[in-house]
Amino acid sequence: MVKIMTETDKQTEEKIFDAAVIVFVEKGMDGARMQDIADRASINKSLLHYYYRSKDKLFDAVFQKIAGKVFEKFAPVFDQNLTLEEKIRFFYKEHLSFMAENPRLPSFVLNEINRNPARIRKIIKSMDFNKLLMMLEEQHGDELRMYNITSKSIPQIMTTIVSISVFPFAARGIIQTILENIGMDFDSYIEERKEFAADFVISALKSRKNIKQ
Amino acid sequence: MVKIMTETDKQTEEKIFDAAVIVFVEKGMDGARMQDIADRASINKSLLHYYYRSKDKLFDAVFQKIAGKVFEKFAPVFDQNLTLEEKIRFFYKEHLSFMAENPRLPSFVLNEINRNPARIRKIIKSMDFNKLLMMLEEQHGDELRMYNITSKSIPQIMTTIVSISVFPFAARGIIQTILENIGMDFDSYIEERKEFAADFVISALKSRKNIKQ
DNA sequence: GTCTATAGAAGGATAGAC
DNA sequence: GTCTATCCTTCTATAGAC
Repeated sequence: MVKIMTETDKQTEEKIFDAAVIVFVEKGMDGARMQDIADRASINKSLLHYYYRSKDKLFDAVFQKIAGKVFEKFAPVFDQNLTLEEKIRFFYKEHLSFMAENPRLPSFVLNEINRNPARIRKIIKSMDFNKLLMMLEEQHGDELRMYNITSKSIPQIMTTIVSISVFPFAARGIIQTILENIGMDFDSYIEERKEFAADFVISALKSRKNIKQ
Repeated sequence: MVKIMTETDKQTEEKIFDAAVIVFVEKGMDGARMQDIADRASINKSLLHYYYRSKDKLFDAVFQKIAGKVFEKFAPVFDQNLTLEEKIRFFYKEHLSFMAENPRLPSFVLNEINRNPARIRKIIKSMDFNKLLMMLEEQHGDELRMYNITSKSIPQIMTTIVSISVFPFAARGIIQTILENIGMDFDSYIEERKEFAADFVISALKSRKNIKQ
């Protein structure tokens, strides 16, 4: 049975969804209250159930949307005509900018996944990471050989690259506090990090030529 | 007014505390239930309040203990008579081993801090990070100059080093799933990472000599 | 110190009027 | 489609017996 959407449906459903995003990202699934979401959407609590049936289903809709938004930020890495080095610089610039605009998303997504891995499992299982790895090797085979990067080390390298951009946001509460303690501010730390991270990773890769494997 | 602890006090209080650690780390502050903690400690729910007055106070006790345990793992970096390179290798070996034994702690601590930064703020504020930085510069001044490491870049480098060991655990739910997808397992990934991370960071630092500053 | 019983409030969810 | 009223459950917390 297909539901026909009217204009007001759409408006209300969107208002609810947008409010839910804010509350869930801020408080997490367990800390969020349906009443908070209703208040923020300026509607009655029972309308939430009219549109989404339950808190769990509403959360699921929000989580799928946010997680998708977060993960699709990694896509350009696989479908761009750039050298490995250019891709790394591009990635840190774009990815750190994205997170700076949405600083709570990384922590929200990572935490809800840890709390309930099943929620992400279906998404991940449907993807073929082996194929992505093959694409990478196809696009950058020569560079990988030059840098002495074997397929075995790719997961280590990829997670390392991602660590360096995501961790500051996953640990923002503490890093921000420590930076303030030494008289720095988080925003300029992130701004600096775009270039620092790229330099750091590229240096490491380049000098792998000189290190024992 | 000082409370005198009897033997049974101690036993019960410990049983409660241990149970609370398990439940809070697993479910988080918002998801944890006093009833779960009581059940796991095999005592009555009202005893929780007898010993800790409120859920919030119980959580605070647990959080302080866990956060302390997590942070003190960084201390050896500052008070050991090793070269910078030896310290980096030592750090990854010890720190990754510690987290492998307590894989949920990083995510728990980071997340609860993000949700309520005030909880950690009083701990952090009481520490003097500028002094720690000065100690580092005193111990390793020659090496820092050799690697072209200015005081300005130290926060970037330190957070990068920590990122590489902590992030895999903060993002364990997803990394584990992806690794399984390509036929690897998380434990051996972590085992490999002890050496990989040290090599990676040391390579990057060494080749900073050849890169524009 | 430990238990039973229960207060008191809040949360998710539904029924039913409009 | 939106609201009011209310149900039912769950949760923290306390009172009071032993």
